[in-house]
Amino acid sequence: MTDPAELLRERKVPVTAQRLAVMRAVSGKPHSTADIIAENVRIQIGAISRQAVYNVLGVLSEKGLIRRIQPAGSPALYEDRVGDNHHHIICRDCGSTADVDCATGDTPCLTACDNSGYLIDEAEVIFWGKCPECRVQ
Amino acid sequence: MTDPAELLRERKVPVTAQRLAVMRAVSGKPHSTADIIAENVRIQIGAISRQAVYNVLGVLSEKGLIRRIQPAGSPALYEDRVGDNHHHIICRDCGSTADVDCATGDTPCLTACDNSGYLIDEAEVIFWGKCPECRVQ
DNA sequence: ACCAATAACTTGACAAAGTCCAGAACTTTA
DNA sequence: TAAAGTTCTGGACTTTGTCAAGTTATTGGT
Repeated sequence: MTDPAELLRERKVPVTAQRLAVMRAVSGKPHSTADIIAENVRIQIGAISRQAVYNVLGVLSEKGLIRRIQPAGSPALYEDRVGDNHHHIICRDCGSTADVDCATGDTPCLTACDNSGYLIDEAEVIFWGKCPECRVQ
Repeated sequence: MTDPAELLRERKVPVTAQRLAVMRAVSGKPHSTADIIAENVRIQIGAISRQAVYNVLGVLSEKGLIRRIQPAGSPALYEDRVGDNHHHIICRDCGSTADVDCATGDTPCLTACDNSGYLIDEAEVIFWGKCPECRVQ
């Protein structure tokens, strides 16, 4: 059921070697940049164009198979953990990224009270700080 | 007391025409990009280099005189509302940005419970949705 | 008020991340 | 298996921002 090819077919997305390899790359190393994913894919299938990487990541994000996060001062990162409402902590020093489940529930803190008439569909939360390793030094 | 030149002197930052003009531009039109700020400054004082705009915005951010926000898929935005802990709502369609005060307090929702050993110093919240104008259409 | 020291500004080249476009290769459906 | 329609490739291009060298302006002491 969690077979990548099956997931694509379920969403009527044609199955290609590039798409499968990108999905594996994202699953294998969450919070990767497009560049890192491209390198990983090249190890898997020999070659891929930059454009294809961006195309695939775009399609997968649209279809809800992966999630894109775009922290300040960093290229976009991709992860395969979707469907839950988790957030991220990013180390200011080394850039390492970790998932966070807020203890207050599965849709934590996501209600803007004075919403200025906006219709909110998503709340994005990024915590900034120091990771355990960088705290030591 | 809120005189821009005075604010700079208080922080031992030399007062220059460029800095004053950038401060006025940010105050006059919050949530502006560096580009828009540069245009505004040119109207005020005739000319400014791109580099100077970035330099000034960097210094002012460092000194806490302005705040930089970097939403996904957009260049950095700058605002002069600092010191409080407000968040932002951004329209997915037109990109318009509004401030949000969360009703739960002045440091709302900012405690990550399972922090994975990270030392958190800031929480950044961005709400995504549709602005009143784009909802109509 | 002036002059030196220091810092800021300008200019141009450069870099990273991502997009656009036209043509070749592939996947799917019939 | 073949046609139709995507997808992938490769290269040029855009946007946003940074680096570095030289010139100009601001400040603090005399």
